[in-house]
Amino acid sequence: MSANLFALYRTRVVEALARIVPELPPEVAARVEVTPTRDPAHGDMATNAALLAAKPARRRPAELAAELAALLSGADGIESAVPAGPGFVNLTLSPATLRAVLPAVLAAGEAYGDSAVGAGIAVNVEYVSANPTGPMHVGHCRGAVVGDALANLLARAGYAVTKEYYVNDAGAQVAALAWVVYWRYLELLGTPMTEAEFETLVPGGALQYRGDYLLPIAGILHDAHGAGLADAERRPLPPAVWFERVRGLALDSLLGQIRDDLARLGVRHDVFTSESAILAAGAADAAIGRLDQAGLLYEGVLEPPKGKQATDWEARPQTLFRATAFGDDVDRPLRKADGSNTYFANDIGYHGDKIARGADVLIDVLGADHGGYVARMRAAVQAIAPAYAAAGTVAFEAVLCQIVHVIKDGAPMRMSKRAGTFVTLRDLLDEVGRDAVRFTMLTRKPDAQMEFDLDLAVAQTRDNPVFYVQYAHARCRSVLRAAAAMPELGDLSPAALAEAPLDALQADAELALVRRLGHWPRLLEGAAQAREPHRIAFHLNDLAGDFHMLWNRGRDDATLRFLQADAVSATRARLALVAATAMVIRSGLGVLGVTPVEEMR
RNA sequence: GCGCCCUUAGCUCAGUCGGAUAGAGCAACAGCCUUCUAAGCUGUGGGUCGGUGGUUCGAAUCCACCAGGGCGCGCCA
Repeated sequence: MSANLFALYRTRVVEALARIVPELPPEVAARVEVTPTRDPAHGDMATNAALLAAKPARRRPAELAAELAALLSGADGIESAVPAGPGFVNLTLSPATLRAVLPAVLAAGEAYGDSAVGAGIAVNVEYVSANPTGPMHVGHCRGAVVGDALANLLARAGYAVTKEYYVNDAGAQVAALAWVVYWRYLELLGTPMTEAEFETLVPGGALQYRGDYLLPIAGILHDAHGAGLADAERRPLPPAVWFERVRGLALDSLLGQIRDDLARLGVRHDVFTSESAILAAGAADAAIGRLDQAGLLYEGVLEPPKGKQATDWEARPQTLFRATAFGDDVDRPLRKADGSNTYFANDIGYHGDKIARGADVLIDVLGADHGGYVARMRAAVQAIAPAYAAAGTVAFEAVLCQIVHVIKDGAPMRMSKRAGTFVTLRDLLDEVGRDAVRFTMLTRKPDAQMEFDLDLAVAQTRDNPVFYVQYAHARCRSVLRAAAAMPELGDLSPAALAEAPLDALQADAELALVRRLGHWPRLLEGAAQAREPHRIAFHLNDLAGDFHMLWNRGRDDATLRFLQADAVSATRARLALVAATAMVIRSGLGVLGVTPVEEMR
């Protein structure tokens, strides 16, 4: 039997519908849904089959629903099927069918609910990709958590997932970084030069990245080279002497910090791809060549941008990619005024590289400030896919993560990189811990702005979902530990509990929990297909709610308590329920990257 | 000016490729501690789903326009 009850009964419904309406078009059959009911009074599941079939069959929905219900009433495991509302058919499963969810969970363990919808599809999820010019802050953190959970989720749905980090180590920002670090180094040596004087040497004429976090790097530079990177008067040497060393050391150091931050956050990428390595391998030029061969490049002049001060605007011909042929608003430049590649050109090369490595689907998890970038990248991926992919097409998807506002003591914390008051990821982790950061970041759709309430994230109360879900798991484990100390209950291994008779599970609160466990496979698959890991977080919150409710019922009604020494069979049935609940919570927390704690003390 | 995202209860947010009476927590109000953990529980009240039209058997969901908030708009990454 399929572990996914909804998928199973969907096929039954479609078969039954095909007998009533043999000429049903396949595209209509494909839209048939069997969904959990919102109202328990409507049974366990409902289908819209009759509503969909009514039009092509030229029949009244209610009439079809009645026939469908009659046909399904005899079906295996269905206790009743009744037409309802405008043409739904509500299905109520037999208690035995419902309870059979428990042995299914116990047998599969944390793999319960895993799906094969993604089988044979390689997905590359690129996330974080913070520039190695400073420490990670909360803005990066959301993308890190969302990308990581999304990648985990897709893996559970059968996709072959690569978690990737793109290291932007080739651009002007990294050059600027090297100049600042070098200046800090000179300062450390006690250079007689003034900062203003030094800045006249800097390309662009000004130092960037003034944060204190660069001071230790200057220190490392000093440890490694002593005064050897300056002249005898502690004044700068030509860049040819020091630039590559300083740049390399700064990059290593900052990337090391980022990796360390990510490790603390529990994020681990499979692949770190270096932009400079990609460029050195000629990926960008190769991609540009492919676009040229395909006739998608031309020399042209763009309109000046609207709504922005166009004071320094100068119309000039440049190499443009015909992005408008693939749905973008304007064609996009690939070369700067000095003839070097734009970032976009390099990024096309990088995406080509990901495709060449075998990805069928590219997912970029980006900050909201990259929203304007999506259309052109999608256009570029479509344009180069025929040259890079065996199948000739590659899907490009972007998940945009909106701004996170950190709230403390009820007031938003101002964040400014320039003023050095932004909240670093490390500060956030120190303040609230990994689990709270990860779970909280996933309790909101990524494409909506979110407020991160520091006080709530650490609160040990009902309204903190992290706590609430972890507490439910801890309670389950606590019950199982207590049961293990009762020898009269016999073998309590999952395999043994999977064989336990379950007839004793009769109470509404018990069956509600069983139902919720039965929803898990459908939810996991749907969340993966929609690329929405936050659904997992909400489902776990609901599941925890069902469990806590049952637990609390035991307070008023002693017959509902899990452990009863004088009712061994009923206790074993309830332990099957508790063990299955713990497994699903653990499984879901695994997707989110949150620890399933054993106890809350 | 143009493009993308968002707008659901006093607050923070869900809402399943359109489905039945739009849900949860907090806050408010009324109760509940000798308990397998009160770090909690039970119940009550609370909605013009930003607005106006449209498509549909059916719209919070799709489309158009409008309002408000966010992000972006060649030679940054």
